[in-house]
Amino acid sequence: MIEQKLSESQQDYLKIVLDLINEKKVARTKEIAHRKGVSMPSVTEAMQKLSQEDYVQYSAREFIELTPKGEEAAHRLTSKHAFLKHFLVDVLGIKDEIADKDACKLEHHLDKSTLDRFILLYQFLTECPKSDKRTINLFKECIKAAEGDFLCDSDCKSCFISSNFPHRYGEKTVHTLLSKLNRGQKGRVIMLGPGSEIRLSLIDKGLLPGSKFHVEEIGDAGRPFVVQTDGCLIELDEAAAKMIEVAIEQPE
Amino acid sequence: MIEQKLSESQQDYLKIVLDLINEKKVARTKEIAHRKGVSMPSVTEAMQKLSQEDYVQYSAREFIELTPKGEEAAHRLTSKHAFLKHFLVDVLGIKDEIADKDACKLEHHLDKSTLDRFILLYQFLTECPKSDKRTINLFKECIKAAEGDFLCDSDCKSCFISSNFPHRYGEKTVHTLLSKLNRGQKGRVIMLGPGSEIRLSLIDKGLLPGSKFHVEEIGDAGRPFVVQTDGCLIELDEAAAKMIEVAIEQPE
DNA sequence: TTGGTTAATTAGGCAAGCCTAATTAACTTA
DNA sequence: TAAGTTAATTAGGCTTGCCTAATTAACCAA
Repeated sequence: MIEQKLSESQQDYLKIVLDLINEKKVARTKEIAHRKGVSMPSVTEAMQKLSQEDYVQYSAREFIELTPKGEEAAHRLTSKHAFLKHFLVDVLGIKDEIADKDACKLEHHLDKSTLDRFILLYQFLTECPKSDKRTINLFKECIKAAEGDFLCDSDCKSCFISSNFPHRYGEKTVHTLLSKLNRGQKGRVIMLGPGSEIRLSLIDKGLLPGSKFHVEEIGDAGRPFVVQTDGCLIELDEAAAKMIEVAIEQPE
Repeated sequence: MIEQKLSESQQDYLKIVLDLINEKKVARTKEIAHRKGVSMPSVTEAMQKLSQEDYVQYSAREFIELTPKGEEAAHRLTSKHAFLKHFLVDVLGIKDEIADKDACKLEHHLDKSTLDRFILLYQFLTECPKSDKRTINLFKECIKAAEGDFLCDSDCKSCFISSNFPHRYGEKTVHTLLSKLNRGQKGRVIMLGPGSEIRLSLIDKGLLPGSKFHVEEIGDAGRPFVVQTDGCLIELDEAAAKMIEVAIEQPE
């Protein structure tokens, strides 16, 4: 038989078995089923398959154990999970339980070399002696500011758009607010402003940093702005348009 | 019928259809099959299901179009994808094609609020006027250094372990290298050093920043270090042990 | 207009990962 | 140690998403 890769579900089983063995010395069908949120027969079936492929030691009605191969795989997953959770909590400031769930989903989809880069970023932000210790704290401040719902003003201390626009960043680009564009202008989203609610609604609409768009309708007399990206029309109210920093693409 | 969530596969189909419509004006079964890497009957089947749920306009042997609902969903996905790719490329410095694949996998598993934090981090690192512009460039230097395969010395300019160890960071923790610990000592991994190969092998073994361990055997006379995490034994050679910065847990 | 080619669909199957209901084995305690 | 309880397994089914082979529809060119 050719060596199969473990499915996501199988990976989850292995992790749960390892956890249980570490916590309670033994792993039982019932407890596995409970943690995975499936029925007991599903566990039996999964264990039979995993034992065929030599990840677990299993014979009917006996305690389930990991083989060395299974232990290695399970441990790899568990530590990947733990790291990702650290990243989500320590860097992104996500709440513990939510981070745990997210890490669960992500761990199956990051391969080694990408994970490596996340590790480097984590290290850079939290421990690097060269990166000024302030860096991560600045970011934490930014998050705090971003969660708030205030409008930006000239005293704005956060990392968001302040009133000194437009900046010139290059030859051909000028940064400004989407609300200041005219019909027909093209641009690219640089940054979404503070105010969780607005930002989440922009995420929903699919207008994210990097998105290219052009202005179909400017918001006038209370009517919404309309921009097009990827052939899709998106409506924005005044408040949202004022929160989007854009780079204007200059017509040649 | 109760409103179902789109499966990953269905999401991929929608994205592909949107791409094709934008690129070639029309989406055909054959081309969809090709891009998704499946057979044509699979596409037909998927389109039938998606049209039942009003995501696509489909009748046999006619061009496939997106309904407004489908267009919205597809666009949300596409822009999520595009942003994640930006993150992977611009922040983590991952190569274009690999970033594209990774973004494909990740986009299905990040919910709105987590994505929001990634956006904030992206903005912070690439655009934030408060975060010193140097920050992201410093990180890029770190990546470069980390990819190299040199041993750390006292001139080490990267963000990794330099020779001025141990530092004292708090009351109870001392930072040092794993290679300097004695049998029985407990610790937590703080940082993995430069040298892609070693770092990737540590990722493989599941010893990542944050991992707690205790030393089972010290590497003596050419024998490997052995540490335990999560009940699993891990062997490390001298070179690896010298690349792992750890915080020692002091016995009370 | 009539073959020939290509595209798309239908029909029938398969594997993974779940489920419920029924059965069996194992513990526990009177 | 016999009965009751709980745990685990078997049996049989379902859905999703894929496949191949066979069929049908559409298009094109002589």
